[in-house]
Amino acid sequence: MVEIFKALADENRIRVFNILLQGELCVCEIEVMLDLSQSNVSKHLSKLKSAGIIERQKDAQWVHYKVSDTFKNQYTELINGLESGLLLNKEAMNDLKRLQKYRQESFNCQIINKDRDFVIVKINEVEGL
Amino acid sequence: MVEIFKALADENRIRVFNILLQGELCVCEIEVMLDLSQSNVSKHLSKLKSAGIIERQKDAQWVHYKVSDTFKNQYTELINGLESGLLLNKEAMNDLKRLQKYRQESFNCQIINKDRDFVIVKINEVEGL
DNA sequence: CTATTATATGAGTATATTCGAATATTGGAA
DNA sequence: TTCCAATATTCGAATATACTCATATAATAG
Repeated sequence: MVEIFKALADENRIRVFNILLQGELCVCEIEVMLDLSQSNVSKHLSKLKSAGIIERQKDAQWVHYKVSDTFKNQYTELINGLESGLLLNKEAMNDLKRLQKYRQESFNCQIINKDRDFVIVKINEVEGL
Repeated sequence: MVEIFKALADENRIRVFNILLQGELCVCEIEVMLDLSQSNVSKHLSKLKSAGIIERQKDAQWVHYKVSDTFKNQYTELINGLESGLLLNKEAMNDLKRLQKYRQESFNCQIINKDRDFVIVKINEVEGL
């Protein structure tokens, strides 16, 4: 219980969790979406994973993370409460806008690798960013 | 949002919150119930209050704290999720047993002052403690 | 008034946390 | 094999946190 709160007691980890609630993402996608360094993202993911909040899934050289099913089942209400709270959080909402744009443009890890800056510019081309 | 998780990212503050979910308590009662020092309890209460989780209410020389109504209304689901998680936490449940015993014995702040040790012994006379 | 009780706060210490930079590891591609 | 891309980990600095002890404040009692 305390472990969960500790894991979520960080602005950046809440942001990671927030976008992972929308579905699975790979590490490089999270980096781009939240504008955080690789090692920083990796460490936050590691903490969320240790708390049992997210799951790791390897896919070739990439690693995908998603909210753990066990966690979802065990803490449904907590997650609902968190989600409705995040609706009021401007930064969290901006992250979701970037994610939405990212999906719309059909970006993926390969494109991030080839033209990271382009992806970053594109996903920031949203109202209010 | 992060403020709330930071406020609850501590074993002792979760314990305080847990017993306050059962109703209003004064600082000296919390000290006795959780076996924590006065200044320690006071500081934890201060953090919970800063996060908007609990409310302070003066009553003569005593100060009572309770879960804030605003917080209850705004984070109902989160609180429900937290509560059901705490049901699995042995220490949290023991704290509730002590609180129950405290109520059964009709203890209060005056009695704590007159015979603190007696109160502590009594509320620990519970199955499994 | 002074003494006492209840709570809050400040100083100091020990520990934990976050982050960037550099390095290590893992897995594909050439 | 060697090179490169993706991710993880280690180290060190800066900052934050929890705790104890001592002291300050507030309110009541005598």
